[in-house]
Amino acid sequence: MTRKTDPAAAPTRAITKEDVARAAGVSHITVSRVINTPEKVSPATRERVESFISSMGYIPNMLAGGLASRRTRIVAAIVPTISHSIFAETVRGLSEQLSLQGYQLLLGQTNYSEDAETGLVEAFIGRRVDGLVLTGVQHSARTRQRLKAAGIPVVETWDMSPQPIDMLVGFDNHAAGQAMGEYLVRKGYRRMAFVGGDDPRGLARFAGMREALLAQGAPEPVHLVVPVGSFLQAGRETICRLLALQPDIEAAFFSNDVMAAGAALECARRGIAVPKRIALAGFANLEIATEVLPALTTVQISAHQIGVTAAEMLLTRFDSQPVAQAVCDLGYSILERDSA
Amino acid sequence: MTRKTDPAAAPTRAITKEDVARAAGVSHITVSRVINTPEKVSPATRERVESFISSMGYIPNMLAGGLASRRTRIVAAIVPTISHSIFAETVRGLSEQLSLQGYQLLLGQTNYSEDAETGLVEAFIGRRVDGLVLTGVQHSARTRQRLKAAGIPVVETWDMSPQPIDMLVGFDNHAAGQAMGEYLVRKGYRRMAFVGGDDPRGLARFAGMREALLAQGAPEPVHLVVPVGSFLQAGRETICRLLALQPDIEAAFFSNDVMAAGAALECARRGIAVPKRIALAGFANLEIATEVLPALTTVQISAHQIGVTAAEMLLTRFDSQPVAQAVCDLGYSILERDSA
DNA sequence: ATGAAAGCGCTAACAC
DNA sequence: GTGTTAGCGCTTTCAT
Repeated sequence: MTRKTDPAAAPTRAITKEDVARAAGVSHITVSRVINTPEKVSPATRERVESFISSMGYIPNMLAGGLASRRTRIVAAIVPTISHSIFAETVRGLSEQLSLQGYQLLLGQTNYSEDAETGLVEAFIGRRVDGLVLTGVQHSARTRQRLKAAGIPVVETWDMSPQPIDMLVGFDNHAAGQAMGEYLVRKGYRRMAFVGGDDPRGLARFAGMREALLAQGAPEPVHLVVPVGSFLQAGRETICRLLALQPDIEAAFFSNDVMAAGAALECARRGIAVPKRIALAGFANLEIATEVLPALTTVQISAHQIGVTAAEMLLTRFDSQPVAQAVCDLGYSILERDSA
Repeated sequence: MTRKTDPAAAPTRAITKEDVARAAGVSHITVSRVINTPEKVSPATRERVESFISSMGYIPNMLAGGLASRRTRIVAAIVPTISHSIFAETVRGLSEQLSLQGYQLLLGQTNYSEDAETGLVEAFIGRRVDGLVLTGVQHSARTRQRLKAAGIPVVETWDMSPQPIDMLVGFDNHAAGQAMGEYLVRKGYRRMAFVGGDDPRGLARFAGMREALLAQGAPEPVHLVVPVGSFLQAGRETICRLLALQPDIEAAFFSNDVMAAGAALECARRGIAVPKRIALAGFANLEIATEVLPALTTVQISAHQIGVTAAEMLLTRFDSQPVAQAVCDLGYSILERDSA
C-alpha cells in the first residue's frame, strides 16, 4: 500500500526560485536576495516576493545552495551511542545551540568501534558538513588524515589530549580518576577496586586512580572490566562478584553513576552497610546519584556544557572569527556525599 | 587562534571525479560508474580507477550527487528531546538500521513545541531528506500541508492515529492507560491518581485510565500535571504532595518509570509501605523499574523497535516497494510486579 | 564498455 | 536595487 491520499504528489516537481521569480515578475536572483540578504532589496519588491514565497509554499533547496556556496550549515556529531545519557546530554546541548543559528545536526553512532568512526567521518566529509564533533581523542590514522585533508573545523570532546586535531572541549579523565583515588585514600580506604568499561576514557580513569593509590602507598587496585554501557544490573552483579572475589575490599569506584547506583541498591537489599562495609563512588553526577541511599559520592562533570561549548566553537569558526581557546578544559570536581 | 598545523589546508579545492578521471585517463562518468555501478565497467579499468580513488583520497560530493539524482540518502528524525531515554532508544534503533543501508540521520528536537516541529519540518524538507520520522500524531496544519506537498515518505511514531499522514508505528497510548486502569481496579484499588506531563501521549494515557476507572465504578482519578521530562526528583516530590493532598489515595500511575522509581525511593526512605499504603505503577519498562524495591508494575512498550520499524518502512519505500503494513501497532502489555 | 551533452537549483561575481 | 553569466560536482539520457 502506498500513500493513501494525494495521488498527484509524486510527479509534481518542487517549486524553485525560478518559479517564484516568474510569478513575481522579477529574476530568480532577486528571490535569492529576499531570502538571504533582504536589506539589499527594495521594500516594495521584497514584500511582493515574500507574499509569493509564502503563497506558493516555496522552500529553498539547500542542497543546491550548499553546492553553490560551499556551506551546508550542517554539523555532524559522532558518539559511541546515543543511549548513554551522558552522550545524549552532549548531543542535546550541541543540537540546541546549533539550531539557534539555523544549523542542523547529523548524528552518527560508533558503538565504540574505531572502524565505524572512520567510516562515519568519511561519510560526513562526503556530505560536506561545515564542522564535525568527535567523541574522545583517540582516532584512526586514516580519520586524522581525512580530516586534515578536508580542512573542516573539528572539535574533539570528552577528554584532553596533547595533540588535538583542531579544537577540543572536555576534561581530563586521567586526572579525574586520580582525584577520586586521592580522595578515597584520604578518607582512609586502602584496598580498592575500579569497575568500568575498556573504552579509552574508562581506562584513563582507572589509570589515574591506580596512580594515586600507588603514590599514596595503597595496594594495587583490582580492575574489573565490564562491557561498556553497563548499567544498574551490571552494578548489582559486580558488587556481589567483588565481595566474593576479595572479601577484604574497602571501596569501589565505578566508571559511571548508574552502575554505582545499581551497587548501592544491591547493598541496600542485602543489608550491606555503605560506606561502612564497602564504600561506593560513581562518575558523572547523574540525577540517580543523589537519589539512591546513601547518596553517591561522585565526580561532577558537564556533559551538556561540552555540547554547548563545542557548538559555540564551531559557530565562531564558521563566522571566520578566531576561537579564543581552541582547547577548553571544563574540569571536574569531587562531590562528597554519603557513600564514600 | 586558527588551526595550528597544516597551513595549506584551507585554499585546497576538494578532489572531484574530474580529477580522478584525468589521472586515470578516463572520463568522469566512468569514475561515477566505478563507484555506483561497478558491474558496468570492465574489470581492468575498474581496478585502475579504484586505485586512483584510494591513492588520491577521493570522497564523492554527495551534495552534488543528491542534487542531480534527487536522492540524498538522508532521513530526518524529530523528537521532543534526545535526553529522554525512550526517545534516545528510538533514535538509536533508527540510526543503526538506516546506517546499514548507507543512510544518514538528521536529528531535530522540538522541546515539545509544535511550532518548533513545524520549523524543523520545513528545514528538513529544504534539505531534501528522503524521509521523515515524526514523534506523535498531532501536528500543525502547516506541517501536514508541507509534508503533503513535498510528497516524501513520513513515519509518525509513538502513538496510533485514525488519520496518519502516511505511515505509522507505535502503540495506542489511550488503550495502554485504559489497560493499566483496568488492572489497578482489578487489583482492588479505587481512589487513584495519574501523574504525567501535558504532552499528547501523557494526556492520552490519563484519558484512558480515567475511562477505565469510571467504567468500573471507581471515583474520578486525581490528575497531577508535572512538567514533561520530569524524573526521579519530581517523582519523590509528587508522591509527598499527593499523600498530603489526598491522604486516602490508594494508587498512583506515573507516566514514566523514572518518576515512579523516584516515588518508590521516597516511599522506602520514609517507610511508606508499597503497595500496602500506596500502590505505584510506571510506564515504559525501563531498567530502573526492575531495580527499585519493590519492583515496579509497569506498561511494557518497545521504544527501540519503533525506531527499527520506522527505518524498515522507509527503506522499503525508498526501494520503491509497497510497505505491507503502513500502520504498525507494536502493542503494549501490563507487567505485573510488586508495586501494584 | 565508454563518452558527450544537458541540467539538477542555487550563489558568486560582475555588470548596469 | 536589480539582472546576467558562469559555475558548484554530480547523474541522467542518449550516443557510439
